[in-house]
Amino acid sequence: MPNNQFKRGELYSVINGMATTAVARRLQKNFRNAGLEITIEQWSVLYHLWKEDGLSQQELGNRTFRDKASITRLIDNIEKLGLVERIASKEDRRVNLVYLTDAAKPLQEKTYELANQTMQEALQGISKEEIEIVKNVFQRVYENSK
Amino acid sequence: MPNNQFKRGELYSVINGMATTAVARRLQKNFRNAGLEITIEQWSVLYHLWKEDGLSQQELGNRTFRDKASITRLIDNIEKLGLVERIASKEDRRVNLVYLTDAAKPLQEKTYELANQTMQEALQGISKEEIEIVKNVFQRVYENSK
DNA sequence: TTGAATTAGTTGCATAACTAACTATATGCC
DNA sequence: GGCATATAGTTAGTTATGCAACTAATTCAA
Repeated sequence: MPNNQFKRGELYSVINGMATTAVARRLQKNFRNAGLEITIEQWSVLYHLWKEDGLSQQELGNRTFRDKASITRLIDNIEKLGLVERIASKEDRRVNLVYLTDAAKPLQEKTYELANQTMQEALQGISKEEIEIVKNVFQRVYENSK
Repeated sequence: MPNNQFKRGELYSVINGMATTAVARRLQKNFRNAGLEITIEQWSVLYHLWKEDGLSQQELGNRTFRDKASITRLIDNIEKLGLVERIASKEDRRVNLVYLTDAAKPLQEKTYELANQTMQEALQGISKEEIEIVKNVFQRVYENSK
């Protein structure tokens, strides 16, 4: 049994999402404690729209690493909350452009603060150099695996 | 808007699971292509049982970073596939011990091979030192966030 | 210019996640 | 011993994920 071959990787905890889900859960909890009704998945979409409003569903899928079916339903739910609306593109009628509503704007600062604080706690005691390495490794792992 | 404070972290892609889900999806695809019917979530449970059979659901939850409700249903599904069985503990009748069946044994070598190969591809061009740093950072992020 | 191939989005189906409320068993303290 | 508390597991309800099959709009090529 090639059990020992696993040793090198031992990134199996990565597959299981150990650290990443711990941070995500913590952030979700902080949202809830602050009375925010959104999920982190919904927030991850809003985050990209705050940076650039009016993205297509396709583009949102690319930026959040989700397939188009997942985006469709995620937008459905965010739309139900009244935070975004779909507007059909004039140039290409297949495309839905997703726009933030006025109701979404007040959320930005509050969620940024919570996310920032959560990340600072998560990254306590970790140097900039280490973070750079992790980011860089992740980028390469992603490229190797997609 | 404290947008710039985000720069330091930029581990937001981590929250979104970019690299980790890419590896997981790839492994899932490799399982499917090899005719294996199990999901990676199910595999992550079997992986721990192959290392140590007869764990309680509680312990499986700890080792795979899942809550007890998730483990309950995951074991339900693995049990339906005939790969494990629950046996009530004699010492503590609240506890279910989870045991691999004979049907699970042939899967071990095949899935280890696929997982090994998938990880090697994912980690191509990444040094042992970098992997050590990532593992170490993850452990600390996890401790900071749990 | 029309018919084939591509692209954006939706829907059906199955699995999985978390929270909260619940049952049953164990423990611990008076 | 007996009651309060804690622990292991299950269930209900909601959200999210991926794949595959589908529709509608667009592009490309003969």
